[in-house]
Amino acid sequence: MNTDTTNSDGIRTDGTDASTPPHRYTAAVAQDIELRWQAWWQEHGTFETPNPAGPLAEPEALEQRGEKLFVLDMFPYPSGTGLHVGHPLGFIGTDVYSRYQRMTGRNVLYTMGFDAFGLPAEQFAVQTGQHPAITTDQNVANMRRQLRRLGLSHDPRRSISTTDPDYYRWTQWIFGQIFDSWYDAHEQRARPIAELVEAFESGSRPTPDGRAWSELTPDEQHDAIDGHRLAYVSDAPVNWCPGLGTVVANEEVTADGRSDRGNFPVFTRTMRQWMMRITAYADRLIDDLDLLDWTDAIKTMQRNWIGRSTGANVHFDTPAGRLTVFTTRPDTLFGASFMVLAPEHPLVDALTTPDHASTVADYRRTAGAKKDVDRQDESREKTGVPTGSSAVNPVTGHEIPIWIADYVLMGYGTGAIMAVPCGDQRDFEFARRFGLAIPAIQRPPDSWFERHGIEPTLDTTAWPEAFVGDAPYVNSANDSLDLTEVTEVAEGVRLTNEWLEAHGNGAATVTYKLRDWLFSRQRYWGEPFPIVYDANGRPHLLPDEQLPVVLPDTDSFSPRTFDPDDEFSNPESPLDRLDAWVDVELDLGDGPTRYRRDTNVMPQWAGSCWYELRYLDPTNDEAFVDPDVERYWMGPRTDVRPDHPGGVDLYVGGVEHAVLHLLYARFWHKVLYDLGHVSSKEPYARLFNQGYILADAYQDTRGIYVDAFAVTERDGEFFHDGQPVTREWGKMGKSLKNAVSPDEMYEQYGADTLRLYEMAMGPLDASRPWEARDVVGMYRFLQRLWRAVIDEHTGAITVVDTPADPDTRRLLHRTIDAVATEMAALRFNTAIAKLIELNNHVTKLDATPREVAEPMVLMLAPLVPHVAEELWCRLGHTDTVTYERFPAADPELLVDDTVEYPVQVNGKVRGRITVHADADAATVEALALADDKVVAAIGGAAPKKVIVVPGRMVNVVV
RNA sequence: GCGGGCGUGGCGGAACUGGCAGACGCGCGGGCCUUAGGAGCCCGUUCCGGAAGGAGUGAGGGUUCGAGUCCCUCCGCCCGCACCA
Repeated sequence: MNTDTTNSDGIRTDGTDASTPPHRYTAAVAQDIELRWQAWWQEHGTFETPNPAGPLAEPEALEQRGEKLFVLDMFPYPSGTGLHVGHPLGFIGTDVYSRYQRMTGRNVLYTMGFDAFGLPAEQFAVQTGQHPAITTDQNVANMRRQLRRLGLSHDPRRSISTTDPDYYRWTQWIFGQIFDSWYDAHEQRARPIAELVEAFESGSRPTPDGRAWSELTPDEQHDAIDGHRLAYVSDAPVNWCPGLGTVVANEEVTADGRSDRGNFPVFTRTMRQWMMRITAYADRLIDDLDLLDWTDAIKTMQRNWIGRSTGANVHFDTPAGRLTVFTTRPDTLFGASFMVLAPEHPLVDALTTPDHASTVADYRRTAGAKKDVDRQDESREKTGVPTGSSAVNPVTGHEIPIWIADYVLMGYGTGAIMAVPCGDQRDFEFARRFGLAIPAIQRPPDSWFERHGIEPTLDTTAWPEAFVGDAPYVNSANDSLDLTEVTEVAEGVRLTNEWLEAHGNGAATVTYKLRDWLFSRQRYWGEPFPIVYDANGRPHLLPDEQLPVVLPDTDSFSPRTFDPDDEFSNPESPLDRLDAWVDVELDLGDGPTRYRRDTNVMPQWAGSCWYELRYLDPTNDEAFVDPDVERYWMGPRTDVRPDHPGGVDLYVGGVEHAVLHLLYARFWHKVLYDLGHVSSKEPYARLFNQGYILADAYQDTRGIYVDAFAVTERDGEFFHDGQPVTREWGKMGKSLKNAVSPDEMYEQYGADTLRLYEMAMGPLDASRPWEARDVVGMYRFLQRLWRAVIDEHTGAITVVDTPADPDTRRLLHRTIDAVATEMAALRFNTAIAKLIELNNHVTKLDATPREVAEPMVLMLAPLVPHVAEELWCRLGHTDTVTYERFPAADPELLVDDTVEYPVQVNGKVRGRITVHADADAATVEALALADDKVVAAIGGAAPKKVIVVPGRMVNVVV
């Protein structure tokens, strides 16, 4: 390691010079301390955490630790460019928290592994010809080194990588568990496929076509089972991305119809792909959010993504047969004056009359050519054409025309709607545009008319918009259903639903926006599926003893990519080309048979769906996790809350995973729970979203980012290379050319200063700008701390064994009290402020009493572990601070003998009085009214009222 | 448009259930130490004012003895969703 802190001009870069005292806390000293302690921790296995069972079981060690605590960072991707100072913000936060909790006696599980499959390594491999496994191993090694240099207190034995066959063996095993399960809608849980077969055999569950199970051919049985699996192959509309050469999940498509990686166009195509039946869990994924300690923002995003709507399916008779629509407002059925189908709806052809055939065909062609991007231009007017057919409104018996229009989406509900123009703004606009009838079925309240400046009327030609809300129904009665007396939507819905069910015209139902999860990718660098296909193309799961299916070696890693706009290209997976690997002869119970391997790989999300479970028991080769180990670390904490779901105690990461990773991981966890493999219902009991570190980024006139560190400012304008550039605010990163490397910080200040700065600059959940010049404040603080304990000239310890004076002692205990509270609440910025105050006070003393120095070092240990270890050691201790008890405040010292009360007159502070702490309100009031300044402010008037807030203040009202 | 969040010094940010606004850090000003200061230390620093004093938490209104904090209206910024029937 290079410890020379001079640059090529011989100028020191660490702020020291020849006159710097030899034992000052400088960057060089910090580096020496940090590297020494990092080596010591590793040598002594300081952060190794005992398990109750399995390969890492250490019952005696466990006995000595207190309650368990599982602290987790979101799984990082080992990027080839290494870390910048923005990355470790959350990592430092979890490290400080973990270290603090260890000092309160908790048995803390804290480690970090790597989500190492994925596109960047593969793309790098394609460019360089180097195998992604090599690149990935290098990147992982580099990142481990960088994390160690930060002083993170990870248990190194538990660090895993998704690309390790010993890991993905279990990813494949879990896939097999999901494949081998079906969702019992009645019991609301996943069950093994074997139990489905039993139910079919016994007849307790009817087969798809009603015949006896024994009458079905083996192929028919196979198909019946496959149709129920939680992981299934399906010909379904998927998002095909020619630019990436693969299909992607709905969650990976941005609002403007492009891939979130690479920003290529995405086309909807029907293809044969693996799907995960996440929709079966839609209700539980929504309902169990209530059990989680997550922010409302994230919960709301998940609820919106799942998009549960309750309403009814309603059947309409048409010339092409029954047409079913979904509506959230069945109560408005009397107002349905036309119907609209999505242009892609399968009944469109059958419903189109010859005289409308050409306009319908034209419209469908235009709508089809329009990508989702164009379809959602906000201001655009509604378009559509009539099919020429009509349907019968089941409550009115009226014939209503059927249109097609692209404001109705095939992907939601049934792809068809009943249009109620008086009660739905979109239908209202459409009806107005095309002159369709708008019958009124509710009488809006007078206030509604008043707001729109019109007289109350049921003549909707006078209405400026649709009315949505509770109001009495009108024109809403037939022989068997009458809503006339009803005034609330909920009641109208209830009565209509009853009627629909009684008359066979529909039923109450629930619809979700959530679609099943597209799970296959035509890529190389991912987990192979543990699946082979027989001669009939039916999938078979490989038995556990054949796992892992190791990713075959090749030097051709690239999927075939296409012109990003070539919608009609077809995916070609890299594994397809490996004939020798693809064709296998196996005995899966029916004698040796030839099979074809599945040539897809799993999406990157697969490995991160269960990694926290592997941290618990990373070396177990009998099970993905020992059940006792899982129960210990993640079991429900019913002692904390009766409905506690279990899971990780604290999960820290960015908001960008709000719907992707967090939804997928919850789904997998629930499947494992249903199958009895884990005791926790949810993977992450508490989620904390850390902010980002932002930095100025600069673009030149071409919109290209320029090196942010070469930009100069003149009169509020910014220049790069003499050319004007514009400043913007962005996340720190390589692409914005504004990344600051932690190595620069180590060289100038050391890792402890960097840690302290990142924690002090603001609350952990807030994004904040990186200000390189501010870092020095925390460096100075550590220098003052050092100087309070050690003589800068001799290196000798200067603490004295004489007792602290009462003021200092009181301040110490107040600080202990505050710091403990703030650390437990993840408010490290305010904890640091309190510690600086204490240290600033100590600095002014003639000598630092050991009585203060030791607790101060202990309190700082979670934040700046290296300098704390060093000082702790120099103070005469022989073991690590890691498991020392965090100081406890003496409650007696938290209360002062006397209290200073500000005295307000009419709400303004006019004087101050000092009163004995146990003085009663009358005494305080008397003293306040006697104060000279207060007397002057009152000016002789008689006080109307005197408010005394005990321990706080006095307010005199005149 | 809908949903969520946020507006406090020159800057990052403090302020527990309504109770002394601006903790702590940066920067800035002054001083010390120095051949030197881009190191370190000490003092000061919301604004106006010489001071006494006054004003002040995006704007306006309200509740209260008392509002950064609670309520209403508006303005601005950020995030998510986006014709979801």
